[in-house]
Amino acid sequence: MSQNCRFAFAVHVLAVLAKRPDEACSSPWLAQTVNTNPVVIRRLLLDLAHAGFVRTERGPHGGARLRLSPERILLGNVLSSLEGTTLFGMHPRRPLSSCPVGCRIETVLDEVHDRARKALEKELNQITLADVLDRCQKA
Amino acid sequence: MSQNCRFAFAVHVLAVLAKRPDEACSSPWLAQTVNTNPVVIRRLLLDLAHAGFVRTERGPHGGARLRLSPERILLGNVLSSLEGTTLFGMHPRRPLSSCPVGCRIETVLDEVHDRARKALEKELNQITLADVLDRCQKA
DNA sequence: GATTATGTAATACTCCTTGTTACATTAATG
DNA sequence: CATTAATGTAACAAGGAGTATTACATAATC
Repeated sequence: MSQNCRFAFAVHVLAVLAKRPDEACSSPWLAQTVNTNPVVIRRLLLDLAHAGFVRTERGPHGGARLRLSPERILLGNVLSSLEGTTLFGMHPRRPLSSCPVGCRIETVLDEVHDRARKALEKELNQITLADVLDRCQKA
Repeated sequence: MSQNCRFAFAVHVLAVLAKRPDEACSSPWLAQTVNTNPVVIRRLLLDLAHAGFVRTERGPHGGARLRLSPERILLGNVLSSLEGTTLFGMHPRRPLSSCPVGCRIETVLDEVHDRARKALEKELNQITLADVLDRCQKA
């Protein structure tokens, strides 16, 4: 799925929000705990808001809040809410089409990728945000 | 797993080798059908040979041959034989350790990653190289 | 209206991955 | 035994995906 860290950031942000149910967290504040830039957080929150996990508010005292209880947030759904996350890369350059394998391998690999992704999300849906919070406590 | 295309290359190469059981295939030849550089293929074959999927021979008429029948080559095992393939990236910069979540999230995410990876390999092990060849025929 | 936040576009930068060159090593063959 | 053709491997170049940054328009609160 890429050396893409959006999923890690998403789980982190959601966990922090779950710990602060009474106040909206601003993107600059969240960016500090994750150690990244506020804009990166905002782009992430857009995906998470679109999927219904969080709500964002503008203006003073604005920021992001969790919309669902941690028990109802499944990591597989979090993953699928994020754009631009593929499991494995395909041929960067088109394979030789005269090769009986090469001319079909991309299609076959797409099917394999779909299957893998579904299995992955199914497994990650066994883990809730509440589970993540538990694990964070038990240091 | 990275925009890493090693898995795609590996499946392609193994499929080509399966189609030519009687002759060893050289890395320049394989590189052509995959459309990459011979050295990339050789590095890949090292991993595949180490896992016992192929055998390589030096000298004239050398190259790579399949050691196992396509039915016995499971894609999950192929994936795990490749080095440098992670499912998702972690925080590129260390999260704030004073954050109760941040100081533990990396460990928790590692556990999640392990679990995800095992589930993925299990699913991919339902697919054999013979299945891939079948799908390539049915154009 | 001033302040503080998000939304978003455009751009810069970094690092991973792939690709390439080069050469030592090994094996077959005439 | 020299020649040829292949792998093994190191070192380096190039490319691109992804992250970070800057800037500014928009919105909401006081």
